[in-house]
Amino acid sequence: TSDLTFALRNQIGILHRRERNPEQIEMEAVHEGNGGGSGLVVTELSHIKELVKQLDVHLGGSPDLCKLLAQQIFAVTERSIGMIRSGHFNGPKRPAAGAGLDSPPLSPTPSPLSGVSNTPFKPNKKRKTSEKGGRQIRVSSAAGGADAPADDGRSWRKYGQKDILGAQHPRAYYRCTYQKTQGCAATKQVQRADEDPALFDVIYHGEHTCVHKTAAAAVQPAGQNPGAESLLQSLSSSLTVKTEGLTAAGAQGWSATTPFSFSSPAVSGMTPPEHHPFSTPSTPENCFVSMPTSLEPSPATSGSNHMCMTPFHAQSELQTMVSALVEATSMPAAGTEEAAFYTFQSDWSFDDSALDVNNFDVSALDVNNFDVSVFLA
DNA sequence: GTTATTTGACCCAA
DNA sequence: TTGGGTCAAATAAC
Repeated sequence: TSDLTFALRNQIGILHRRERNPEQIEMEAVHEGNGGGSGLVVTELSHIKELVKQLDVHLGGSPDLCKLLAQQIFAVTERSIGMIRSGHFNGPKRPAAGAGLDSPPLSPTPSPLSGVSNTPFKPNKKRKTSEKGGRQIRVSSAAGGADAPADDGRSWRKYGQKDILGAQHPRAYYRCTYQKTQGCAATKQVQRADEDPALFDVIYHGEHTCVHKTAAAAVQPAGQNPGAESLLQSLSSSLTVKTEGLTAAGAQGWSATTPFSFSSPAVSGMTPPEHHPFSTPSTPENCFVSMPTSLEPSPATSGSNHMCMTPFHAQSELQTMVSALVEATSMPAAGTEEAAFYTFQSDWSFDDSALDVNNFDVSALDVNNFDVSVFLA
């Protein structure tokens, strides 16, 4: 087993070096002008690296877990190769420059179960118009098994549904309820993920110009960063919001210096346990991730929906949230004077080489009301 | 009666 | 010609 461990560690080193291969970066730059982003490939590579890290941690531990990790690495690698071969870089649009995000994006749209899925990458045959300007995020269902994603704080009216070639689930088309009365041009497309029916890919087009806002939307300070608004509203369905311990002037922000991991199997009942942003490592079995449905600053434990997730599922879910948050906050914010920079230092998502990416400006947000929390049962 | 959803038809870029 | 996106009449829900 020591030989095997040594061999695996060697492979890990190779994978790490490959990920930093300048040729790869150059190739992505070549494709940058075609499709608007190489983020997806970087995302997949980051995903691979993360899986390798986990494999590294668990070497010598559970053989089953190592096997699972190896399978996930294989699947993600295959998909990345497929992307490169097809020249398809249909990742979400890179955030605008100027917010310290010039380095590769971190998981703009990671597929939470991408590691679980063995589905090879398929080139997207969508027409060009549908690729322009869309901001894609992946969200969980409102409740486990629900047939729609969690409420994003906006009022939508469904105007169509289509079966999409190669997709297991139809795509639903929504427009803002106030399109006719106020000329609001915001639309969104919702499609259940093939890999996991509990997840939905949501693509937002256009910005809300309507004035009807729910309490969730009202948390966003008026006049600030409207471009990020809809994304933040989408995040509102997945982020726990709390007010204690955060101040706009404080430079401490919140940082997770311990590796992200999950505690032992879920206990009976759905009551959220003690609030703890990050847990100590333990058995990666079932866990619960809080899924509050509102951005209202309320105690984190009230009114939260919970859904059962696998550790990898939950981890990717959080990566999606954070990356969307980063993208949202990187958009130019008008009228903001105080810039507060917070640093994410979570080993599960980023590493030192991507530190620049992890310093993001949250001045556009109500920093008193944002936090990402994980409830473990 | 009003509003939202469903669904087949249509449009049009690829 | 194909297939994604939208329209609009029919239907359902409130």
